[in-house]
Amino acid sequence: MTAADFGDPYSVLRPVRSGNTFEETIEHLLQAIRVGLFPPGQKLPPERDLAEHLGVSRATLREALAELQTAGFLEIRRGRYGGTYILEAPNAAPQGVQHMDPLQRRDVLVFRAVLEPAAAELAAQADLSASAREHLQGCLSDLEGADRASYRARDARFHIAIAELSGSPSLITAVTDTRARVSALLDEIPLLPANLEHSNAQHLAITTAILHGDGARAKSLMIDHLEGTASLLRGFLT
Amino acid sequence: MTAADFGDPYSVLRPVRSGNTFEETIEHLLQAIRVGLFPPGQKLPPERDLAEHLGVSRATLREALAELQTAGFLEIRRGRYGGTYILEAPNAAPQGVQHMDPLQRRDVLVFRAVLEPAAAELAAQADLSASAREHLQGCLSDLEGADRASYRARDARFHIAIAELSGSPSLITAVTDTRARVSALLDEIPLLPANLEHSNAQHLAITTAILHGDGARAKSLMIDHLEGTASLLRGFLT
DNA sequence: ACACCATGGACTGAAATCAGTCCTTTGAGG
DNA sequence: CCTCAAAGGACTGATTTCAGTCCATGGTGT
Repeated sequence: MTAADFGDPYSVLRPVRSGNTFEETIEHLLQAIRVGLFPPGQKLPPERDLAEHLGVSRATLREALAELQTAGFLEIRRGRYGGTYILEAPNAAPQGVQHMDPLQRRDVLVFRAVLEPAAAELAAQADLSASAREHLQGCLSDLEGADRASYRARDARFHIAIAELSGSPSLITAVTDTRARVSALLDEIPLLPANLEHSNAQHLAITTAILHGDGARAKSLMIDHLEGTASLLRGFLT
Repeated sequence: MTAADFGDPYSVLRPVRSGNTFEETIEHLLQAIRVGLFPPGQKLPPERDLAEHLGVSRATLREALAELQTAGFLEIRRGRYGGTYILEAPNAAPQGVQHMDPLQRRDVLVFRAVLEPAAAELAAQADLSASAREHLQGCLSDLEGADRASYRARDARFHIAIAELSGSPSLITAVTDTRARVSALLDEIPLLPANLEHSNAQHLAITTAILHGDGARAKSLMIDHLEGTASLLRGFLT
């Protein structure tokens, strides 16, 4: 354990707001993009819908969108059949990358090691519909066809797809949030072709286990897969 | 799966704000109280501290506190050595108890079955300090000495204590949130002395396993324990 | 008694946020 | 061409939230 005392009331009385609405909206959208939910070329829902779903006024949402456009993530087009289009992630390397501190790193890795194997097991045990199976396989083949630029996002997307099959909204949300944090971590280290191939083999194996309904195997494969990334990270970030 | 399509963008683009600051602040405080973090008789931190930690202005915090006082959860005293004291939870049964819908019920139970066994295992595997051990045992004996009125809160507190030993802030937060939801569920069914005794035996066994560093056992005991509550709930709520 | 001071109580003006309304753009279809 | 409709763009006034400041209360310790 760290500095925090046990029973520290402030671990529950954490911030109600992590910034102003405007900033949180940006973060939210950025997470959705980084995590591969909106592939480049696709467009976001209309502002009015989006604002409603985000629980934010359209004015505030528009400020956030304008900022993201300036930063090069979006292109906004007017007129009928216009909309907010997602662009290729600006290669502009994470500028102010504030290296995540070691405690947070540990937290992310531990937490995802809790969530993702469980998600894989649940997914395998679930009674999957045809569309569910297709969705998973679709995410897998997208990932296999990815280049360096698109790999991280599609990888995240694939892992989230597994959580989606679990059928627990809370789990989906938790996996998504954690994946966004993992991606931030991964951006600090290089993407090696060897690791990439190995990962893809694991992705395939996990998918197969899930589609065969083999929960135990899906879980243990996922544990191995995560351990691979974790040790990679430990190696590069010391 | 349910209505939500796979890859539904709105599962990530969820509300940035779940209400106004004032309401969220009330919810936050109420959760901390219900979950046993602030036992009756104790007082909350000074308003100025609390406001800062919650990331909310003191004005807004005070509105929330005033509301909670009106509702009978708090008593606010002025002067030196004054403060905001927690009262016995108003027996005022959950008034507008909006029975949780079946999908949410399933979600809560699934999610906590993911989190809590993992937390127990991590706790057992961790290198526990003396104060950590004391903390866990303290929560356990508080729980054993609980009466009907205080049982739920102390039960929650005990389960959260286990998560605290895991050393992962994200896991602590997730367990806490989920526990608050479980408590809401449990408030819909009666508290039977027989179940209560059985639960206490399980709590003791789990604690023992954790303190002995037996992760596998702690985990499997926790799974059994949760399954007990889950089937109880399934029985009463049909 | 008295001074102290940590704590809650109250007020003010600025800033953020919202809901509602109306304007502008632009591709599709007739 | 012209019209329509679905999208973004812009404005307004009300409401919420904030940071900062000063006041009031009432145990403690001299």
